[in-house]
Amino acid sequence: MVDLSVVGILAGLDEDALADVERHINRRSFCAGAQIIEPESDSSDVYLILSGRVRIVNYSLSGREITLEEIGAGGCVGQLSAIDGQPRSACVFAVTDTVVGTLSPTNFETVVKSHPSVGWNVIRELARIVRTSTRRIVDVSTLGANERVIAEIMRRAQQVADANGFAKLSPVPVHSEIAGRVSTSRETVARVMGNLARRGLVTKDDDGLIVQDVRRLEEFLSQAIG
Amino acid sequence: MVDLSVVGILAGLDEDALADVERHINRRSFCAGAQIIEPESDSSDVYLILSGRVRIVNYSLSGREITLEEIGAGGCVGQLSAIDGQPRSACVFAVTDTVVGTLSPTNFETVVKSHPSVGWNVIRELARIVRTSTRRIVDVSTLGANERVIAEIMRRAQQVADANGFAKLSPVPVHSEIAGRVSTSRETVARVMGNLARRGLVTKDDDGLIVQDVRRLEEFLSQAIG
DNA sequence: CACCAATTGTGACGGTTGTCACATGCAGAT
DNA sequence: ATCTGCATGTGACAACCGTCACAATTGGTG
Repeated sequence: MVDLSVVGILAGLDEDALADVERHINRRSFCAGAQIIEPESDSSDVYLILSGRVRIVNYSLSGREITLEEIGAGGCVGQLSAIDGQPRSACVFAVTDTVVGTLSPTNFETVVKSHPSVGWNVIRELARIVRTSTRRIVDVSTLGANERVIAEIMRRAQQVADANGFAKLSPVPVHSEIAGRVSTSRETVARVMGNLARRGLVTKDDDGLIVQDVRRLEEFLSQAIG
Repeated sequence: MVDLSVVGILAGLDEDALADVERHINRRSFCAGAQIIEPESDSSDVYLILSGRVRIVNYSLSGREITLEEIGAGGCVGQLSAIDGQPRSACVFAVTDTVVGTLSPTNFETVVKSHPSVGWNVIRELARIVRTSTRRIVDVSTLGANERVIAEIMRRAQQVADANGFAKLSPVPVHSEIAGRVSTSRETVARVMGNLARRGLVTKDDDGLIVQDVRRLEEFLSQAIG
């Protein structure tokens, strides 16, 4: 059984406090693909992700899927409703088999208020979300679809690049998944990726997408914008 | 001299605590139009808005202006940098003459951690921002520019509508300001507004934009989407 | 009143990109 | 090996809308 100490927002709690939180938690398991939160449901529980991986998405009326975030073990989802009591704004589903601990809104509030460090952790987490959200708003308002795809690949590569700018994304990201993340269509992603491959900026081997030199990608992007 | 008690995130503090915060504050005044925060500056102070009104904007390389938020007295800006220490991500300028109180990052953190109610206020404020940001991401990903304009007018009208669905937005919102808020061009806003006026969904009198019946707007929008 | 700045209205045009419609490729299951 | 399902490539086309270029209007000021 996974320990609660993996959870980011609970960092800094001592054993006793963790044990106390543990008493207010219900553990639940979800298979890959299962819905964890459906919108319109009236629960406002917070979900602490103990293992696995979840994706927060939103579907447009036309069926287009917008990925808002993807969160792994140690993260948490569903805070917003617990904080403001408003209805859920998106769906959450398990990408891989996932175990969560659920915490009721009142217990969440109690924990946050009685442990300043937890409160601060929550604040930092929300600040992170705000930052990525506003970056996305700026992206989608100022870049074209093609550039957004390039920027997304670039960001992912930057996170794993070594000193030479070499990066390997494995497994190869699925086009439709990228499309959901940058608000465009699968076809556009396919065309851009083909383009990048033809220019030698990215290559594939059997277990990953290889970016030879992130800096060349950055350069290519900024020149595509200018 | 405006009292600190107007500030939302300080709600719940007693007189002593407020006086304590007051000791760590520097007051500064800005004329309408003045820059309050420029990006790339390395300060990370939090700005408590005591009076006036500010706008948080971001400029694309092509000079397009993206309005992220507009905040009046009682609000605060600049929290993100104070929370995570990262550089500022946007500009803030005064829309009207504005007085702010500045609080250093460390003092901010101290206040937040030593008063659970302040911590919770900050959390609620951040949650609000996250909600509006994700709504905007969804809007910009699923609606066309025309629909976004309609949706923006609709939202503004909903906030002030009476039981009959009658709403008056005064002063008349400036097109370029709406454009900045929904990530489109001024011209597109002009065309949409003209369209709405021709259909009788909105009218102007000399001190405001009148929405006869918000419900007809909602109806028009959802049919424009479908 | 005349002038100037800011705001609004509108036409034309062209690029971007979402959509549809396929073909292809690839992996696991029977 | 064949089938079935998913992921990928790509062409054609049309719609949407951002941009440019002006005209028209408004409102405040000398």
